[in-house]
Amino acid sequence: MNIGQAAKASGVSAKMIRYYESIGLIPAAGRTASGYRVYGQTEVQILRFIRRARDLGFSVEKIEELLALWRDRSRHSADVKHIATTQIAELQDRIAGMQAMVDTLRHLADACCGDDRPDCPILADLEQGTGVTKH
Amino acid sequence: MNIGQAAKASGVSAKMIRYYESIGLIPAAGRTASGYRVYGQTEVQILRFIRRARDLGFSVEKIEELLALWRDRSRHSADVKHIATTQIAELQDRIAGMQAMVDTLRHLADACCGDDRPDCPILADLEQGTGVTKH
DNA sequence: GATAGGCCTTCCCATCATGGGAAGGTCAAG
DNA sequence: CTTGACCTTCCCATGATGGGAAGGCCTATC
Repeated sequence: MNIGQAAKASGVSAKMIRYYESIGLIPAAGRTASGYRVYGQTEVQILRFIRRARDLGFSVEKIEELLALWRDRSRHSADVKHIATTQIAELQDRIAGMQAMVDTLRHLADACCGDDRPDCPILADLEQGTGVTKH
Repeated sequence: MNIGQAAKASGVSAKMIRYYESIGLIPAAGRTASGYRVYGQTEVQILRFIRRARDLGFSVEKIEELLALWRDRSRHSADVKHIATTQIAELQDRIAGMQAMVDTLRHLADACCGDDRPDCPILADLEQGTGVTKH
């Protein structure tokens, strides 16, 4: 299988497959005599694993750990769970930060009449930069 | 006022002030004879505006629009409100995406006993890459 | 007036994961 | 043998930010 076919089969772009190889996330693929990378089902499965982990928001660094645990048949599921719960916590932190932005923006937008007059509490808030949101 | 003082007064780092100038988000600051950038209250206020907008998650591109509206005394508040509501929608999209990740991860983590045995539904999910989450 | 150290300047590099594109080689079908 | 679709490597760009080097400036202290 060439890289393009592996890309289609795994959902990881050819560009990213080469990138993952270059940073050592995946082992260097085999090559044909003319230098084309060759992939089999095993490699595609690894790529799908990576793809799925990316979809769950894991960084490449975390994926490296997950792959190591995946390969380690004597792993402790506690280690995997720990990575997952850490990831959950990080995501929730970011969600909370963004939700706070949404709340503030919603508050300001609700206070803005949104017509052709120039008066705008949104700009007023940005202008004074106090961040007062008075929920 | 030198750039360091403007940085402290505005909450925007000196690095970022220079960057914002380089990309044209703010006009080039005045200079002393020896080349130091000089800032006054007006500039600090603009920087605070930018800082606050960044805190609300606006991209530099959006901030450019907001600054233009801010400077335009004949603006329509509807235009400002539109930018804000678009921003709210974008944030909510991203929140929804991350929340979906959290939900999936929570589901998987809950199913993982998290002890010293190797069996782990989290890895199993990544392995098959189906993304089946069965809520 | 000299010296120290704290500020300023520009310039380059790094992040993180991803894509774009150029220049050139390979392969398969017609 | 040509054509077009693929592959290779290499370089550049993203967005917003920080780090750091090399060198100049300013102020306070001696």
